This record gives sequence, structure tokens and C-alpha cells, in this order.
Amino acid sequence: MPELPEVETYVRELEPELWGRRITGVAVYWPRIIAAPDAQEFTAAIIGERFAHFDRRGKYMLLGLESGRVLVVHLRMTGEVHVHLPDVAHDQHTHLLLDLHDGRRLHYRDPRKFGRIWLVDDPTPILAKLGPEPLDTDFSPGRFAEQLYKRTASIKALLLDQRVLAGVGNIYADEALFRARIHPLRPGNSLQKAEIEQLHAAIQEVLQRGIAYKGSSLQNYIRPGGMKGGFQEEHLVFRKTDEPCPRCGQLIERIIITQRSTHFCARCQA
DNA sequence: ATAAGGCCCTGACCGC
DNA sequence: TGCGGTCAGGGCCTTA
Repeated sequence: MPELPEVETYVRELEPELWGRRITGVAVYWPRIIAAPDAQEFTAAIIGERFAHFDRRGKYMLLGLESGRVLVVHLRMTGEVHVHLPDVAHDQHTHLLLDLHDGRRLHYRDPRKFGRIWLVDDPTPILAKLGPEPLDTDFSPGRFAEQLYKRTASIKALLLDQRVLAGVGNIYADEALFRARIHPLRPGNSLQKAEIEQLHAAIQEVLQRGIAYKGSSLQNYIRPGGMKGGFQEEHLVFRKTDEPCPRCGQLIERIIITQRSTHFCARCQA
């Protein structure tokens, strides 16, 4: 599942493949993948555009075009973007093809069809609800504390809420809570100042290391070139139910919090 | 306002 | 081997 480190990897690895390339043709096979405008208008508007700027906000990829418009891509669970030579056939899960002037093609592939793509003049309204970027300098423990102290929901649920923090998903939430030694069911308003500081540091650590390893490849995530990420080898609790805790040896437990699997050590995380 | 649950989707997996 | 049931979950929507 692409979270902040996986989306960051996508943006970094797509830039050298796409920068400066002009879009010469479009094929949309699953129109619902285009969130806005409608597929016909999307096609007319994007032909002739050239990729010019690459950025990320939370789990959104921002592929800026020469005109100033932005192709916003959210991979959700199983979205993939690849740039292939023209002789590479697309499969039944490919929902969008963009022909590039160098002869190659951008393939948007997404078996679950949860991902969405927008072509907009200004991405601000799409991004308006998002909380702070966890790796930006303005995301301080103090600012994090302001988001948590009045909330009764569990800290796990709050970490998954993109209005609290942009970019953390199920993997990095569990890994950060384990490293900070905080139980995932603790209410947000029960966390002490020192615990918030530990969690803040743990979030930044797992996201930075996730980027360094080019993301976590479990069942789905594959990088633009077809390679896997490596951070799954560094996971300490995620999908390790009934395996020994790497810190104390007690078996890792799995519970459900807001419909999401949650993995933790009941001895280490109080 | 927050919190919780349903929904979209399909491949993988399980038990019979 | 085939088949029905269950699970995975990000973000949006509805309900309380």
C-alpha cells in the first residue's frame, strides 16, 4: 500500500523518466479512474502537455505540466505507474495510457481500481484538508500535541487521519507506535508530552528510513521501474502476528482499529 | 464538531 | 479441481 515513502519514491523515480516528455495521445479504459474532469475533457486537455515539475503532498503525487496545470495522482491501495517502450502490451488492469513523444508510454495500472487521477489548474482544493507534512520543519512536537490533546479517538486512528498528519498509513503507523512504545488504543488526549515527542521522532524516523529503502513492498507495491522497495525487511511488527517481539520476545498481537489491522507488542507498548 | 461503520474493488487464500 | 466465503484497506460518504 503506497504511503508517504512509497509515493516519494514514485515521484523521485518518475521524474527522470517523464521530465520534458510531451503527451501525444491518451487512452482511458476505466473512466472512473479519472476523478476530474470527465474522461473526454481530460483527454482533450492533456494532449500536447509536457511534464515539467514533480512534487508530493501526503500520499498525492503532483505531476506539474508546462501550462501550469497539475496531474494529481493518488495510488490508494494498488495503483502503479510505469513508463514502458511501445512494444510492451498493457494488461487488463491498465486503466490509462499516455503516449509520450519519445515513443514510450505511461501506463496507469490498478487491479483494485481504488486510485484516482485529477487534471486541475490548481491542486489546492484537493489538498486543503490535509494536515502537516511529517518531514517538514514546521511539523514540531508542539504542533503535533495541539492536534492530539483534545482528541479521544485512539492514537492509531488519529495517525491514519490525513487531517491530523498527511502521508502516514497502516504500515508506518504501526511501526512508529512500536518504536515509540505507545499502545495503539491509547486515546490521543492521554499521551504525555514525552510520549508525543517520542512518537514524533519515531514517525520521522520510519518515514525517512522508508524513503531511504525506497518503500515497503509487501503484496502489491512495485516501484516505477518494476523493482521492489526494501523497507519491509526492517519492519518490526507490521504483519508479524504471533512472531516474537524483537525487543522482548513476547508474541506480537493483532487487533482491529477502525477497520484496519493493527500489530503491536502488548508488553513493550503501554 | 468528532467518531464509527459501510462502501468501492479484485486477487489471494482457506476449507471443503 | 472447483467453488463459495473471507480478507486486505485509503478515502469518501452517511449516520449518530
